[in-house]
Amino acid sequence: METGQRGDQRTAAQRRRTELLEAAERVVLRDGPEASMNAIAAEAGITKPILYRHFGDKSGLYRALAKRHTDALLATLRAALDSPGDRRDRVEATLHAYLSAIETRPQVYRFLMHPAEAPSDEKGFDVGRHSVPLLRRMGEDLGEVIAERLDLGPDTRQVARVWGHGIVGMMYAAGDWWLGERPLSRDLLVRHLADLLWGRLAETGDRAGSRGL
Amino acid sequence: METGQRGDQRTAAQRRRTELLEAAERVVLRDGPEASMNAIAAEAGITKPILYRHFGDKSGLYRALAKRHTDALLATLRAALDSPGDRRDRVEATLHAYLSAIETRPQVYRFLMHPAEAPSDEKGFDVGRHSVPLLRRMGEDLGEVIAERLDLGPDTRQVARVWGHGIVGMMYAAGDWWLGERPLSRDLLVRHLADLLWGRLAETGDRAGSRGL
DNA sequence: ACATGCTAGTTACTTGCGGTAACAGCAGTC
DNA sequence: GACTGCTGTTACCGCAAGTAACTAGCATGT
Repeated sequence: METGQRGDQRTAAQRRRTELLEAAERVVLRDGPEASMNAIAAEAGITKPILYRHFGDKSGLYRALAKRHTDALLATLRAALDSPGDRRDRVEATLHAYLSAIETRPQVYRFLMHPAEAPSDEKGFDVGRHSVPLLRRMGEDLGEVIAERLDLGPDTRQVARVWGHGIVGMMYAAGDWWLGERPLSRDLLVRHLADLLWGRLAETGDRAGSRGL
Repeated sequence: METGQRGDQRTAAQRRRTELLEAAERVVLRDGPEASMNAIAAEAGITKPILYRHFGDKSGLYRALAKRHTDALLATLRAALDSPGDRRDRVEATLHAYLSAIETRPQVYRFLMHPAEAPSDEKGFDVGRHSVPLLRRMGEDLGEVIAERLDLGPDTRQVARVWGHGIVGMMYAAGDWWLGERPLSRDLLVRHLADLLWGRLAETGDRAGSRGL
């Protein structure tokens, strides 16, 4: 909000900024996150120093880029969390929303989560570190929702935060694995995860002859 | 033949390799994962090309470095999974083992998981991409254990893998958040996570006046 | 009209890193 | 002694991040 008012002037720099972000996005989605600042600048039809004026450094650019998608994804999840039905329905809807998001735009997902690893390039290695912000924000958000809606005793807030981060992590790791191998349908994955959350781990009996989990 | 001398000759390269790895570890733990190959070589008392002869490229070195710790951590977790007591005890023991590991050696943990983010340097940015291997391996391992010990119906193996990755992700994200903020004791964290796994989410009633989770 | 200042843009550079040639000494081995 | 193989070196390439210094337009205040 430190933008000087000035009406139309105000948006001039802002608009340019989003133009640059869109160009950057195009390049990142095409070349992967190891895209050079030069390449991004070229795509935007300008040269490096301007990028630096707008975003400070590469990290700043990437953060700005990540923020857009993070915000969008969080909004989607929030909506799913408010969907109709009983609790289990809502949980499944949220899982579906997340998995569907990463499934339909894996490029974006890879950028947000582990920005290295080019598709056809096996030796992928490089830059990044945006996953933490996204994961954290999702965890905190979910924690808040849980704290709002559930009564978990005296330290509800604390428990809710733990659960928020835990559930998000579950969703994240399972989703990441699933996206890589696709060994089952999304429906099934959602059902199994919801089962896990619904305490089926505790209820299931030991396998005959095993020491028991 | 000369395989005598306890295979000194045979292990000569191997020993050198581990020496280099130890030097690399020292540097990485001191300077963070953005340590340069030059710095690592200097610490080992040699120069770059030798590192490249041994590890191919930087990614190779880091993989080798990561593998040692990953193997160690996995062994620890396996042991915890075999600890005495009932299932809940074992689950809690495993969570404790993991959290204790990341708590006592956060530097190593940061390197394995998100190799950027220098301690005092907020704008941290750089290299890495080892988290996936560790997370995946933990998930697969846990999935195997679950499949061995639980009977989850016709497609036990699939469900077990989903759960393995899910639980590991839960542990990971909650642990990562906890390590950063430390808002509660490890004991409590473990209990809350175990509660979550034990289906308390499903059992808990809605908060009065809320739409319900 | 003129200097002034602001903003978007440029070229050309420095620094530092990953990675590689090419070469040097020094085992042992036929 | 010549051959091979290992460990080590110096000196370089290419490339990407980031910066300094300058230029062109375009509004102003007096």
